[in-house]
Amino acid sequence: MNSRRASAAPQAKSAAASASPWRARRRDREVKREAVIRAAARAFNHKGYHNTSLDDIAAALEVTKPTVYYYVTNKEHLLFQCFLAGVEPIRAAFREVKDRQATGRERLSAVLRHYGEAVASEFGWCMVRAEDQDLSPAMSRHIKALKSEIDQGIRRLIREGLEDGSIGSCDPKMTAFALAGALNWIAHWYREDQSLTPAEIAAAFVTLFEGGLQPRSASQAAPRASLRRRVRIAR
Amino acid sequence: MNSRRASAAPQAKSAAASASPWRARRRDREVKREAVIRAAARAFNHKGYHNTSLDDIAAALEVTKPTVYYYVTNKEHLLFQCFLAGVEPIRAAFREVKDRQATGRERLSAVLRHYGEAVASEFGWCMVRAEDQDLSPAMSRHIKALKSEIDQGIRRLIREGLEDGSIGSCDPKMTAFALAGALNWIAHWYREDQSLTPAEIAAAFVTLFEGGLQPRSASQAAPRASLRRRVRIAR
DNA sequence: TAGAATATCTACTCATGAGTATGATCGAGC
DNA sequence: GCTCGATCATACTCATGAGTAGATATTCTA
Repeated sequence: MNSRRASAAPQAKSAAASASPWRARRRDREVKREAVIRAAARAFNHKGYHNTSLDDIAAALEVTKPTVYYYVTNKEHLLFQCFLAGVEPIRAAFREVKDRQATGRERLSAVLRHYGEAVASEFGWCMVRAEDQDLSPAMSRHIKALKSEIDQGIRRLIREGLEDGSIGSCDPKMTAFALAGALNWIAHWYREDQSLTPAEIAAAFVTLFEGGLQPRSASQAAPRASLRRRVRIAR
Repeated sequence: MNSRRASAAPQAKSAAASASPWRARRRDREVKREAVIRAAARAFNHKGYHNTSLDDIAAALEVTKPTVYYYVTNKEHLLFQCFLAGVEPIRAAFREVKDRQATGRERLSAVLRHYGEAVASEFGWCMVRAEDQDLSPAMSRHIKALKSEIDQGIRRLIREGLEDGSIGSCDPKMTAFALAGALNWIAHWYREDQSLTPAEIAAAFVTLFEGGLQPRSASQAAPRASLRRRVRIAR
């Protein structure tokens, strides 16, 4: 009860003190604000949004609730910030591939790799699970818009792949749903099973998306008869 | 305020009254219990578990909260029942394909089709989103066990497909995660976008899983150069 | 038709958690 | 040393919602 504020924030006010103390203060504040967001993300990851109280978050930072409120306006705002932190890398991925000279499929795969890594990141859960039901109409609209932007971006890359022949015939909408869904779902199991790095997972997924389950070429149409066991006379 | 209990349950006590009234009562009770579960599922679908109060559920049934508690023990039990109702068709799908003489991939695809339809069903959301964090340790264990059973079932079918040559080289674990994830995610968007039936969605997904994005055969390695636009001199 | 189940309601308790009013403290500049 | 603004804590308010106690209605049985 008396060991509080042991390490609320690194408080690294070392070098670069040349600027006005005002500036330093402001930076300090920003650093702490981000620490609050990050702590919230971790707590949401661990216990879920609704099972996390602001007291929990405060406790994790070794401060009290009013201190948290000093940096963020309310709980849903906190979730919203986590969401933004989560989607930003994905939007960056889209921007990045825009300038790339490659087929639609290649650019799509690049985006999906970043997407997968983002979902497995610290903010992945919040991004994937930020629900309109938990947010005010205004924020809900904002989040929906961002989600839609990403969805449309994926569909566009798919269409471009269809046009340049790098992607085989498919429905862009359903395909986008399937790809994004598989990646989003990573947030559900990655906490428990961290046997692979986010990059490895993303790579494995993209490989599957590209090639599908069917064996390429060769033995495709003729499964080795010797292994066709399981004939079971059950009925 | 005085029009309550308009239609709490069909109350079909018509024929088959031959049995003892005891039996009739019991059936009645069971019917109503299922109506409660169903109402809960609908409410959870619509507003999410945490944003749904038992008063909401009661109101939807045009009864009061104690009446709901007369049929179920508590809120988490309600979620658990919804979960069970959601997974049962999937377990049935596994049982069904067990007796089927087909390649691993064919059996896997059959299961995935049922899986997709189950996720798009009334209980899909509850099944997919029942979180351990919201449940007591005992129920959490139970749900985890069922989820694991399904996961292992998918992996097994994948391994069998690998063995009989109907599935190309892949990591069963990651592949199972990707497939299940894509399908689970249907629950997130199906409420808003019902332009396709669950069966159509499942079919589209399975087609994608099987074939992948790359075009089969033919023009695969050589995208039509004429369409390779987008050379953009941005950097 | 009395009485026993069965089914439902009214009117609570109680805990939790979001958000706040108010005051203490601390560091910087004068 | 004093003041002022930034920061943080104590100690609340207040609404919501899970779950219950006990009364009441309804239906079946004897």
